[in-house]
Amino acid sequence: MRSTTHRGNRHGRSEEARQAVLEAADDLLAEKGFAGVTIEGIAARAGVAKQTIYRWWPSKVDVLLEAFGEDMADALTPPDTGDLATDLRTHLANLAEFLTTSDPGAVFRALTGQAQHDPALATRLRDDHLTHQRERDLLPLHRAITRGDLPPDLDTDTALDHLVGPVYYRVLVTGAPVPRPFTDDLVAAFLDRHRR
Amino acid sequence: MRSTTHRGNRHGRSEEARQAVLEAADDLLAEKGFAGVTIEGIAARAGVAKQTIYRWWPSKVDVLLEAFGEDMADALTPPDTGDLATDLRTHLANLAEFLTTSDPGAVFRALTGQAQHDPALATRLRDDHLTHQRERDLLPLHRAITRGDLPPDLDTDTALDHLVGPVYYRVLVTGAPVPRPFTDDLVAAFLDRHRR
Amino acid sequence: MRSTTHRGNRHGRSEEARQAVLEAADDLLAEKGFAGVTIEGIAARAGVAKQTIYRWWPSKVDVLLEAFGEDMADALTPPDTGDLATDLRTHLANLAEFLTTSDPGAVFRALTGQAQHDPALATRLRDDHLTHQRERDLLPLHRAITRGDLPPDLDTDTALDHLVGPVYYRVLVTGAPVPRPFTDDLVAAFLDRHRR
Amino acid sequence: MRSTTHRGNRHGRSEEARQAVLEAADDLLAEKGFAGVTIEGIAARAGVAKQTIYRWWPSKVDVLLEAFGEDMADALTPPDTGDLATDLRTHLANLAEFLTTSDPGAVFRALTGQAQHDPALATRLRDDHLTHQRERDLLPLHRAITRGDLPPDLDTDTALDHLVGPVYYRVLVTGAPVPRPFTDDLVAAFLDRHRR
DNA sequence: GGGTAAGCGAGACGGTACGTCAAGTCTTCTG
DNA sequence: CAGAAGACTTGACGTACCGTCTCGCTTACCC
Repeated sequence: MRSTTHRGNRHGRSEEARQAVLEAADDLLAEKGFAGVTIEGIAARAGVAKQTIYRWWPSKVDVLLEAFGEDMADALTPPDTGDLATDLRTHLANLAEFLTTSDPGAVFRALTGQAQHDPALATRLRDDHLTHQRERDLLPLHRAITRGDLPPDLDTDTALDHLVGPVYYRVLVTGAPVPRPFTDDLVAAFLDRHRR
Repeated sequence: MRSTTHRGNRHGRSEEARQAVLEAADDLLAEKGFAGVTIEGIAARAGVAKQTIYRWWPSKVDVLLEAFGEDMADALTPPDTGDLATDLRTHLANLAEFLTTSDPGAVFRALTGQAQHDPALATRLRDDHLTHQRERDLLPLHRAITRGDLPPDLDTDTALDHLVGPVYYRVLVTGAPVPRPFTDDLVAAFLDRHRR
Repeated sequence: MRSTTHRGNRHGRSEEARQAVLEAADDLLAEKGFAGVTIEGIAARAGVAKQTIYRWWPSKVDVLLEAFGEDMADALTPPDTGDLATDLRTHLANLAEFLTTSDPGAVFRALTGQAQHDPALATRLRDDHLTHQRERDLLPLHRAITRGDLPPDLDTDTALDHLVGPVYYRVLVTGAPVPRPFTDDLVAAFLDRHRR
Repeated sequence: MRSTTHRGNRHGRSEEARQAVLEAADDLLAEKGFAGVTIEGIAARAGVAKQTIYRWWPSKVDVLLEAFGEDMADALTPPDTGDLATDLRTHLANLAEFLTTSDPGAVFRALTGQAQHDPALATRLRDDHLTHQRERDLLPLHRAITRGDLPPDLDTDTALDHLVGPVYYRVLVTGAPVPRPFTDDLVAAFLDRHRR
């Protein structure tokens, strides 16, 4: 940290340094893209020694992974209005918004991209975030089953893939926009097929 | 590419060198992953000078893009049996197979991953390959419309997103397998909703 | 060597190309110094193919050596007034002028510099130019001996080294200017010692 | 410089690395000549990273300049016997020996050669070495003036040029040997003219 | 006067070295 | 003893020229 405030510390790590690193990483990703995030750059911007980063994070993707943090949970917990259609429409719209325009969404895309050539990252990304996100995504479906709005034998995993898959596809592959009518139509297709 | 066979040539480049580079790039990607593909490595393995690579390809992704070549078209042209259900089921199964198990599929995943932090690559990947692939993907739908098996006002682009989106999502995001029942179910959902 | 005027020729080389190469080499030496003279650069500026240069000159120093040409002989043939003192004073002043201010003098300094780490060049520089120059330098002394103005047993080679050595030393080593009083004083020292 | 002994260090550079680089540069110059000295080669032979060289020396001539170091002062401090003739004869013979046969003499010739097409090097070579050498060269003359063996109004700079110029000239230009009679004769000419 | 061979511009090729950048390791000093 | 500082090795980057080569054109000589 800045020269005035650095304290070597015999009792555990510096929270100050940790925060400075995570913010610097986020800023650099936003400013210069994934390739522009380097350990050297993070250290320089955070006013931190490289060794401090290496001591606590195995690689730069770990820093980003931690910087990604709980943002996804904060932004993408589906509502619970009691109405399945409303919950799904809102949630898919939020998902599209998150992925296409938010800062954490940019981090997510960067990490997912890197995960394509980094199996270890892929595993951690899934274990730390995607699994939990899918659990949140499934909540409206399970609540609807409980309410009797959806059949109890519905394969919710597959159904979820049908709902969110096209959104991720547009974001990650075609780069097409994901407007509200598109997400609403996904919900409509789902409800047509499964709602009693 | 050894010393005996190279010929300086007033009329353009050495096809030998070109092939050696593309094969070396493919091999390296398969062996060591995207990060393991370097210009130096390609040059060394292909027995080619670095300058020869820089002369003809602006970056290593361009090499991979060219190595990717027409593989997608070869592997993913949908059949035309006259029966929409059959055509779609076969095509989606082929797509899943291509993306999850083939060598060109691995190249595709690597390039798509890189495209998340490289807008220029994203654009080229779409213009050179994805757009044409989507055109091929749409053929069964258009033929079915012509035959009267699908309504003429069907929004085929959106429909295609619903069909293939979940496949790409599993491959790129969740890493879940994409078995035949999954792809067949996607076709079933589509036909339930749209077939007269 | 512009495109319109090149003529293939069964017997013998193109004088046009030769001239263009020599001029380009001279110009580059003047503009960018010795390190800035490259075969590629000469070829590009002369509008000539690299191969044409390699066909006729073994290396770039050969080009410069030829560009140096007869300039030294033209500039540094001592006068013959019949008076030893006058001849020597004029000649040394001319030598200083040649080495410090003329274009061929710059080429000479460059070649002499290169010769310090290139024994083959050193040999050729001496055989092609310095030996002949020393013969010209010695003419006034031999004429004076013939006239009886200098003792017949004078070691003219050593005497010449005493006369011109300090001039070259200033030019090549100290970089000090070589004004007329300095060269005149060299002549005075020589005449004091040897003239009868 | 081998693995055991290198220490990263907050306070300053590795003396070990410095020595290894300077020795490697000297060796390469002796073995392969000036053109054979490359940063890559120095690094490889010294067992040092290229970056370490670039960190501390702007270019290869700077390495050689430092390698040249104090060798000239060590070898070429004139004696002080109280007898001008003896001092000068010894010193000129030492100078000839240094320039023609010693290793530092070879470095000197290489640097002087390079200085012909590198004004910045020329300046540094003069400021760092030649000026000091000339001061040492002048000592016998000044002592003789103090003793009254030479006239107090003697232009010592010019006199020095007359004394050493022919030696440098033979070494750098003609390549002729510089035997003891030649240097003794230079001293004789000087004493004839100036000694009372 | 048509064939042929040399000289030429052009430029691709395998290479070497350049000088830069970031990675990740190590050591010392400071608080 | 954590953290700042920073020197170190390693290795890829992209550039500039090297010297060699093959090509297709343009002559000028020679039969």
